[in-house]
Order: sequence, then structure tokens, then C-alpha cells
Amino acid sequence: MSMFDDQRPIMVLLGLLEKRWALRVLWELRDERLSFRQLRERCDDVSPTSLNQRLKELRSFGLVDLTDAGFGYTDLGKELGVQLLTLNDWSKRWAEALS
Amino acid sequence: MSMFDDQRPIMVLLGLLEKRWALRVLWELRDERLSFRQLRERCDDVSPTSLNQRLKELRSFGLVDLTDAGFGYTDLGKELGVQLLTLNDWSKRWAEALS
DNA sequence: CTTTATCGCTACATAATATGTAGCGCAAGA
DNA sequence: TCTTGCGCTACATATTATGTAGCGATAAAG
Repeated sequence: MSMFDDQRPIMVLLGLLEKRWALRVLWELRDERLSFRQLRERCDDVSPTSLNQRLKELRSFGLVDLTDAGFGYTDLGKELGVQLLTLNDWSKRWAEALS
Repeated sequence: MSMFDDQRPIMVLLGLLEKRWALRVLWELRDERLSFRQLRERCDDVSPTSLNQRLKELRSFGLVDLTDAGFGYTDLGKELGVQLLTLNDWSKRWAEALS
């Protein structure tokens, strides 16, 4: 009765990350913990319904948690955050190449 | 009149990757070029409408191209593919941690 | 020629998902 | 008590994806 339910971890991960706002939420949490409402603002005022849905998923899979200081990475989530920073570096070179 | 239209590259990238099947398509192309129909099969028989939409976007942003050998990474896209392999490694540790 | 097979891709009606707006219940401070 | 901020929910509307069928092109085979 694992959370991964016979699926390969990468498939579970892609399933999580391909949902709208999931990557964006992780990106916006890269520097500091944020309240639900701060997070909404940073995500182009995403609807609370959608944001809450994504946060539920990210929390249930141990990437994000909620403390007195707001929403932020878990230890595991932090490792994913680092990868997003790498992605950020890459995206700049990508933009350069396409321009 | 850049393709990035005043947006930060990372935002453009996240905008691309958060669409359904985008990450999955990139993942399935990691080893070999695939025909449209092969790609559909590997992506749980995604509808051709959706697949075509994603491929259009990935192609227009220079991550994927179409040759006689089918759809596959561009040189730029290859760099993203590598990051997905890293993500795969990470996901295994993640699954381990949660189980 | 014509049939068969495969290619990328489109049409279109239905189902699933996200959106926007309003506001709830709770806790802390003034 | 009155306000302020918190996480979060309700619900009707708009956007997006899905499933199915099949088109036009190309190439090989009979």
C-alpha cells in the first residue's frame, strides 16, 4: 500500500509536476517560506481553489510542508528546489540561443 | 519581438513544462527518436489532439524537432533531457524516503 | 493502377479541470 | 469588540483535455 502504488517514482513525480502551478509553486518557494496568500500573489493570483489543490498534493508527497512560518520545502523538497535553480541557469542560455 | 516577450526565461520554461504531457513527452524521448504514434503509445495513449498541441509548443521553442527518424531532442533539448535523468535519480531516493 | 500500411495530424462532441468571486471559521492584537 | 491576517471552501463559468473517427500524403507490394 505504498504511495507509489506500483508506479515508477519518476512517473509519480512527473504526474505531480505536470499539474498546473505545481512547478511554479516550487519555484516561488525557492528563497523563503510564504503564506498561502503571499504564494497566491506570486503565482499571478492563481485561484485559491487551484493553489490549495496543488499544495495538498505537494504536501501529501512530502515536498512541501506548512509551519508557523508558512509554506515551504521539506528537506526532500529542498533537493528538488536545487534542481529548479539549475533549470533557471539553463533557461537563460536557452533564451540566449533562441534570440 | 523575441519569443520571450519580456518574460524571464524561467517563466517561459515553466509555462511550457507545466502543460499536461510536456514533461512526459520529453521523458519518453530520452533514449531514442519516436514517431508520433509511438510517442502516443508511450504516453498512455494520450489523445492526438493533446500530443500535437504539446509537440507544436516544444518544437516552436526549440526543444524538440521532427526529422525522418521521427520526433526527438534538438541540441538544446538534449540538455533538458539530461536534467530529467537527474530528476529520475532523485525520484528513486524520494520514493525510498517516503516508503 | 490499386491495394495496404504507415506517416503526421485534424474535427468535433463530451468530460475533466481551472478560474474568479465571495466569504467562512479561526486566532492574535488593539 | 473591531480589525487583521490566516488557511481554505463554495459554486457557477470558462478553459482545456479526451476519445473516436478519419483525412491527405507517401511508399511499398501485388
